[in-house]
Amino acid sequence: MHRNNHPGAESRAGIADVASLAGVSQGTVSNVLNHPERVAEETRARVVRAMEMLSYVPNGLARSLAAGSSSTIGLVVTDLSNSLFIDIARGAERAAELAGVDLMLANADGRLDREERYLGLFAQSRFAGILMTLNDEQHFASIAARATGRTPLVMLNFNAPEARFCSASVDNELGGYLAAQHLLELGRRRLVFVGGPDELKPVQDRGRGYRRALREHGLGSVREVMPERINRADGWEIGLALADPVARAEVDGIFASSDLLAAGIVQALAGTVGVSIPEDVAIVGFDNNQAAWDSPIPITTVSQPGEAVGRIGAELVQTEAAARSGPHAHRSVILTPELVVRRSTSTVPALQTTA
Amino acid sequence: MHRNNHPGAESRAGIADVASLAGVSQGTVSNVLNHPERVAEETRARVVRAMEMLSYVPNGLARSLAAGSSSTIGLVVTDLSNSLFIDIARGAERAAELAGVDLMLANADGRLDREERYLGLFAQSRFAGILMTLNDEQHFASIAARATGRTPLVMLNFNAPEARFCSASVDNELGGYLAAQHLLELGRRRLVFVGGPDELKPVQDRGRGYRRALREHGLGSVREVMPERINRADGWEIGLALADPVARAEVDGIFASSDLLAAGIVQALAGTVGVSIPEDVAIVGFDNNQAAWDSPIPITTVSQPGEAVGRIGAELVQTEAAARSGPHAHRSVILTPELVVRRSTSTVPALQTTA
DNA sequence: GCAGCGCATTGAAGCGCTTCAGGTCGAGAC
DNA sequence: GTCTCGACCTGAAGCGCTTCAATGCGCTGC
Repeated sequence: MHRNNHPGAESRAGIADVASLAGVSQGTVSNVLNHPERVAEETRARVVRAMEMLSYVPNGLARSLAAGSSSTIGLVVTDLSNSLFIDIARGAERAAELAGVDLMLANADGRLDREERYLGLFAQSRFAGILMTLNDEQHFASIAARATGRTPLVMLNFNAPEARFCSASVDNELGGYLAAQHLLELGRRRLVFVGGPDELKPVQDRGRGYRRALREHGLGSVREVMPERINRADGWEIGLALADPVARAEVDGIFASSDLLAAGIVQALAGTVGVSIPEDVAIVGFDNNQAAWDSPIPITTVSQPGEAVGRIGAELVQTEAAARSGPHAHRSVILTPELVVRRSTSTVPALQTTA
Repeated sequence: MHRNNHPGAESRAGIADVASLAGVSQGTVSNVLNHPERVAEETRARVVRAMEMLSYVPNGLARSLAAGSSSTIGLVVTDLSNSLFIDIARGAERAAELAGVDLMLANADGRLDREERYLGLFAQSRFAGILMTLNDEQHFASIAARATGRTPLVMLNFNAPEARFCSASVDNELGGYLAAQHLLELGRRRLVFVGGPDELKPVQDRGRGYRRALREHGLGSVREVMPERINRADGWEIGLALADPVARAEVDGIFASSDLLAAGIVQALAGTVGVSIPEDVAIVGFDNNQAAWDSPIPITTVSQPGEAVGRIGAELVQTEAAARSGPHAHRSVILTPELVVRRSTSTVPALQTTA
């Protein structure tokens, strides 16, 4: 490896260049960066001036390598097109900022291989800690298996066993319960639950809560639909399939396990002649996605406190990182979801503000 | 600095541990990682086995430091809650993946100081290159001033001067022209342009294109509104203000310089008694955001090829990075926007698929 | 039987920083 | 005048890798 000497590309200034220009030792320059209080004011000023003259940019790689630690944490997110994850990212970023650490994001875009690849990248980058959103047991198992355990790893949106990981998640069972209770309080009795694939643990939990509410009202869950995926297109198809039962008054309430699903259903149903929402059928979604308040008919939903999940996750990972050299008791924080009533279940909704 | 020896935390395995377990030298282990073809198959297998036994995770910091280069590129995004930027990120990621490099994201969340901070972080991390989305001249100036010029920096969504940077952007002037032309072809003559603050260059360009189309039809731009910001809430207010003129048939077409703006306007207008869209007033937005196809009345818009911007940006930054040791001619690629007709301007829209 | 060759491997010199044991110097204490 | 002490600063030893000149060594060719 030899220095690149092509014209106009004098090699980047290093700490040694700064030191000699300022007439001090490397150690002093380093102290200016890391322990300014140890350096006499006059010397410090001289060094800073030298840095500016050379437009010196410290090499973070060498810094972290030598110091044996970095102050960056990573967040691997399942899919940025779901606004829940953006909320989580925002929360994590704010917490990181308050703590004075940096946060880098990676978007798996719904692909498991990408998730694992980014996890590896973050681990190799020796980040102080890693945050990752998780969706199902199986997925958790595969991630947990490959976790070396050297970099603190905190699970978001998934209630991981405290024996191994910290995690921050939402009480999905309660959310499902709240949704069902709302429909029941509106007098709806002919309900449909639109769930999702078995592997999606949060969705299963929502279903459990829903059924519990039904039982408490002496009802059994009659109709349940389990689509392969839970995005808008699936909702659309389900909506089309439900148009008939709704028109025949066999169905008067729908709980969809995601807002995307609910938005698709609303889109399909609202376009169907003779079906009016919420009169003929009331619909509740889950997540409080953009999709919910942005829908033609704003959708009642169970709000996941995404920002809080992100914030708490970031706090947990930093606590764990700080305890690196000692024992650490993992904590799994479970947050409470909240019902947000909108037009899809109520003809007199609360005044709706945007944002 | 001394090794941490608390129980259960044997220090992480290093290349030396792998080497001695496999009975080879460090150099050979390194070759297994970086130049497998130089190592005899049998040796390679032995080394790989040793790595697995020690669950060895290479230290990326040391790797990049020693190699003098990293294969990660960074993308600083203005605001993830705008789906255009998610498209850009997706495009950049795909291109990066194809090229076998990694992509880390940072979300400035609309704050300039965050953008600069992340830019610095990426530069210190000695990423192979940096992509960043940019919105206005002033902003560009401040970023350009601080650019050290050592790490390739490509501007996205902003047509930067080729003398200094590569960039990938969209022809906003043409987009504005297309929008206006569409309204004019529909026979609308009493048009309103809803622009944005002076600093938003793209928005200014859209206005220029809009006015050019009007001139070509022998019209002058009579009504123009210039809100402070261009989000949904502003659109809502403008919509309320326009309800009256629309009801009095003084306005029959609106071109809003962003979909968020347009969505707000539609929301306000659609709620107004007696105003029907597109009969009374046709509305065109810009960006092809989620907000546009998700609106109560899907909004005709000018589609920005976000994925292409991201993809081309990633390609440009890699080209520039590859040319690090030689001269490099910056390129600024300008992409063509496309009109997407939806219900807000047409009573017989093309079949609308989701996603 | 020996020069010559190419393949597989080694060993040590860095990469740009942080850290820390020591060194220097001036001031205050006696 | 000497001793001590604290405030500053220096110098060199790593951090965990990559790289590359140098070293073996089993072959081929004559």
